[in-house]
Formats: sequence, C-alpha cells, structure tokens
Amino acid sequence: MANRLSHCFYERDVVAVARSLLGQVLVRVDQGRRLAGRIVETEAYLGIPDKAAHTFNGRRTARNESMWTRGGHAYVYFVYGMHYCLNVVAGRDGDPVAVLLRALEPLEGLVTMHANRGPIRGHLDLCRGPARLTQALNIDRTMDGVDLTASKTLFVERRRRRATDVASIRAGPRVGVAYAEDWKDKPLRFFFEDNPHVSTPRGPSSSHTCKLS
DNA sequence: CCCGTGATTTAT
DNA sequence: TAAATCACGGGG
Repeated sequence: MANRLSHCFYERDVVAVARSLLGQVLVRVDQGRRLAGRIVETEAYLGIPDKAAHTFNGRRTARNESMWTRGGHAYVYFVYGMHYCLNVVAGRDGDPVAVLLRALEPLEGLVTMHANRGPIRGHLDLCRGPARLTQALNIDRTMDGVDLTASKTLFVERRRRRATDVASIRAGPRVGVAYAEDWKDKPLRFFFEDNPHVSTPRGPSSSHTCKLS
C-alpha cells in the first residue's frame, strides 16, 4: 500500500506514463498469493487522434468504456477469440488514453505463474507478450475497470529506478498496428534495451528504434 | 509461413 | 442480420 502508484502518477501525459511505468512493478494478488513482475515494455495509445487506439475518432462502446475514465484504472480487453490484454488508463477523466503492458520480468510467484501459463517453451516466455502476462497473472475481463490506486488485487508499486535503467530506455513502433496508416510507425513503444524479457523486436539492432532525447 | 478463436465492430 | 476485424500466440 505504501509504495503504490497514485492518481498523480497516472493523470499525466500518456507518453510520460508509458515511459515512467518502465521499471515499476505490477502486482496481482490472487488466492492470497502475490504475483509480481517488473514492467519492461509498454505502448502508449493516444486516444481520439490515434488510428491504432480503440477510442480512435471518439469511439465509445461497452468494451472500451474504462478507457474514458480517470487515469489509474485498468482497461482489459479480449481479442482474437482467446487472449486478454491489460492496459493502464492514463490522463484525465474523459480523455481516453491508455498504456498497454507488453512484458514483465517475473519477480514473485513464479511457480503459480507457470501453473497459470501451462507448458511453455522457455522460462523467458512466462510474461513476454501482452497476452502471456495476463495469463500468468490470471487477469481477465472481470478485472476491467479496476481502480489500481485502491484495489487489493491489482496495482503497481513504485520502485526506485537507477540512472542506468532510464538511460537504457528505447522507443520504436508499436506491435500489431499495421492497419493504423500514418500512426503505425510512430515511436510509441518503450522498452529496456537488451532486456531478455522484452518481446521482439528489441535492442538497438532493430530498425526504427531510437534513443530518447 | 499459417491458423485458431469468438467477442466486438462495421457493413448491409 | 451478416460479414469483417483483431493492440496475439503457438506451431511448422
């Protein structure tokens, strides 16, 4: 509770939230067990002008309703008939922007995470990918709209980030948004360079990635 | 490379 | 009401 991120963290520019979530720790408490991982990859979705966002052009439906709430809530959606993805809503009430959590470095509850995931190829695949991390942490549509600043079962803890971590942040195009025309190549995906828990493409060798400022 | 899978969205 | 879409992952 003490170290939990609060509204003043989430109610900011969505790109700033996406970048500063890197290195923070996502915590899920399930069946009395703590499942936790360090956030190593995020994507920002900029809302109404963003052709890749579920709220592009002001779309407001039962599915994306939680994106319209105040920053600090969860937005969980179901896609491809079998996968759930977790977003952290950012910005002010009525500004439908969010950050997709794409990968975690597992920290706590690894045995339970493995049980939740079932057989996997290698340990690196435990939380590497947006639908893999929700499966590992047992997050589904029932967690949609949860208040991360108050929930006992889903929240983000603040960690002190080392200067070397901040310096290793890279940006690149978002994954799986080829349909988004002029928005598909914008560098709105953020990750730690050379971290093996980041989903591909990663590292400086990937085209279109760049250092920040 | 291809394909499962079904809720959600969009077109008729 | 019907068709297309999809912020993915697993298998070859």
